Amino acid sequence: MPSHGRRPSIGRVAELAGVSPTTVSHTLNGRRPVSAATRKRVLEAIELLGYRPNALARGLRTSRSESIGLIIPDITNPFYPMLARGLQDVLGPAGYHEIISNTDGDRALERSAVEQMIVRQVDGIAFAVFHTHAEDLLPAIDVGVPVVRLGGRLVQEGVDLVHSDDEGGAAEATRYLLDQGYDRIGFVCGPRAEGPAAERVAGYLSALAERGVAADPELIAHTRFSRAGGDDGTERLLALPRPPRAVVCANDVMAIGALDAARRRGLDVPGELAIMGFDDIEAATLVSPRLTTMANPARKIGQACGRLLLDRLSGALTGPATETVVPARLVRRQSA
Amino acid sequence: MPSHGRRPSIGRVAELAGVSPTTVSHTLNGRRPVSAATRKRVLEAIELLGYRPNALARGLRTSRSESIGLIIPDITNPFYPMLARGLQDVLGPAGYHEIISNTDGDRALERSAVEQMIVRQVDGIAFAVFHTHAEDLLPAIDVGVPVVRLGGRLVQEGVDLVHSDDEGGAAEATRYLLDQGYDRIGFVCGPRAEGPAAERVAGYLSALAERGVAADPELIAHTRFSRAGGDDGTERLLALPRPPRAVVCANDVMAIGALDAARRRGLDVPGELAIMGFDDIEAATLVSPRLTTMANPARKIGQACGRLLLDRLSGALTGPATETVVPARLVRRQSA
DNA sequence: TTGAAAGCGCTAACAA
DNA sequence: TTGTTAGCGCTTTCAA
Repeated sequence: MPSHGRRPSIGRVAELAGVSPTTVSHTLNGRRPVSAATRKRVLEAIELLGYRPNALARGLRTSRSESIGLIIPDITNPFYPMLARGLQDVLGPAGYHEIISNTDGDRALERSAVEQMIVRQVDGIAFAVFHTHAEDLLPAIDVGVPVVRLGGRLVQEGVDLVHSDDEGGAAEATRYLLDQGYDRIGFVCGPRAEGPAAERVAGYLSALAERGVAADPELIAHTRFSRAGGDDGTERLLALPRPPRAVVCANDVMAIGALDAARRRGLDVPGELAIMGFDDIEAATLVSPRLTTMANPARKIGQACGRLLLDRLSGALTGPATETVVPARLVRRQSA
Repeated sequence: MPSHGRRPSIGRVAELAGVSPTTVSHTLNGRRPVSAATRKRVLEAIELLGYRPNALARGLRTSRSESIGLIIPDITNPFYPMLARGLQDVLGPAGYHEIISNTDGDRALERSAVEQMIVRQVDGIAFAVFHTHAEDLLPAIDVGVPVVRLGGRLVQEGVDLVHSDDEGGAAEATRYLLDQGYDRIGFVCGPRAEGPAAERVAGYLSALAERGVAADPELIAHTRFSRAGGDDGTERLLALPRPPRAVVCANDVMAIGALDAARRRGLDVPGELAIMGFDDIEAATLVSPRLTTMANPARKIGQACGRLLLDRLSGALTGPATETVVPARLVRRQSA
């Protein structure tokens, strides 16, 4: 084990092994042949000194940092850790590390996060914020850093897009209910159908249309994106003269609220009211009955993003921005 | 907006502003006075060129990367995002970024993560893995990188320790039940009381002792750390000739299992059986009745870790390793 | 199969 | 108040 003082440099290794720094460099990253004898001496010297390369120096020289920036609202929201993991699934083995920046959805923070990533010379950026204006990404594009936007629907020049199939997923959920003979199906939606929720209503509507079931506007309850909101919205639907016997909710948290409403009314789920959620959060398996839901493929989205970034970095993918849609998956449990 | 080609360097800014690179450097990080007129010219040049400093070059020169490494088992486990956020709460404003490495608890991965962090020249490491051997951190200590271990109880030379007060928290939970008149209180524990669970049983026992209540070994159910485990353990307790009327569980997931057991037996919670959890996971508010539990202060732990790191880095703190215990907080809800 | 030399972009003595 | 110079540790021509 090495002593103290400054960490040993490639030069000291070279010295000890009696070769040039060039040779040490090459035995380390094999860009040119090194004789077995030399390699052995170098490796021994490395071992002896406890030498480790300096990624900063290497990055400065090669102008690649082998790190990618992940800009998200809040790592505390369970969707994002999954995303991060997916990214790491593909980027990790390729030698990249992730630098994560939380913005709390604050526009100023988002912009400064992009700046920071450029300063830190990241090789790519994964940007997972819904409500940003396209121009916030311009600095990165300008500098030539590949950017992938996660979620949202904003198509932007120079920015690849990856998102889940919210519309298709909601359609599938609705079809699943339709297939079981329900014909009056409610939808518990957010205040104004913003973001993914808009797509999800669209999917609900299209599934209905596709099966020739008339959509009844009364059956769409606008409410808050929360457990209490899901409760209220469901309550309102249930109070209708001709209440639905099945509801699909814009997300799992609202579906858990729907469960509350059913319980309060003494309704058996799914016997008297079938409930479907969306996202498949951890709590979906923790409530009773367990939630039947559409899994929001966060990890898969992260993986797709990683692959995209890798392809851009290697030059395997060039040309205009692409759009990747990752399907949501039906998870049958007990509530529907 | 700048054109293309290589990103502008400090030299190009200097050129354009008609000053030396040194002056540009100093107007940027204010280590020495710069005349107002000069500063203005420099700033204009920066603006004009769209100049951004290169963190790699700076880091190489100063041998500080302004980043810290966070090594955890799995960012997908909700405890760790909270930790990460807490770290960022204090490190972010100080200009540090986090590099996160997931190890899945794999020893080889943990070791290589430490190596990677050193290679990337992180200024500090937060290491949140229970079952590692002390020697895995030696490379970092050897190189002089401050390391803080999160969780666990392993006191190690050169490694500051921050963990939650599992023992005190469990004692408080038990006391809370005792105060409500329960005298036969069960404890639903893990297989062999390993990790934090060991401390939690100890807290349970000490609260009992403190109040002069005899501990009945029958009332400690050893089972798996899972929802099903919590269900089984509680079931076993309930099947006793003199069953407890209150149980504290080693964690919330198990407490949710205890809820299952109560529901199956038609027991009112908390009327006929009071249930306490530990951790305050998100799902604790999602089940019915909502879980009364001890909040595991992940974010506070992260913050404490950040402060420690900052103090070590600034030299405000020197000397032997410290131990910081962060108290758990009682969260009264419905289940007890 | 190997080396010498230059330079990535920055900061910090030292000097003026 | 400002500039000159050297060098952080590495990779990469170019040359042998």
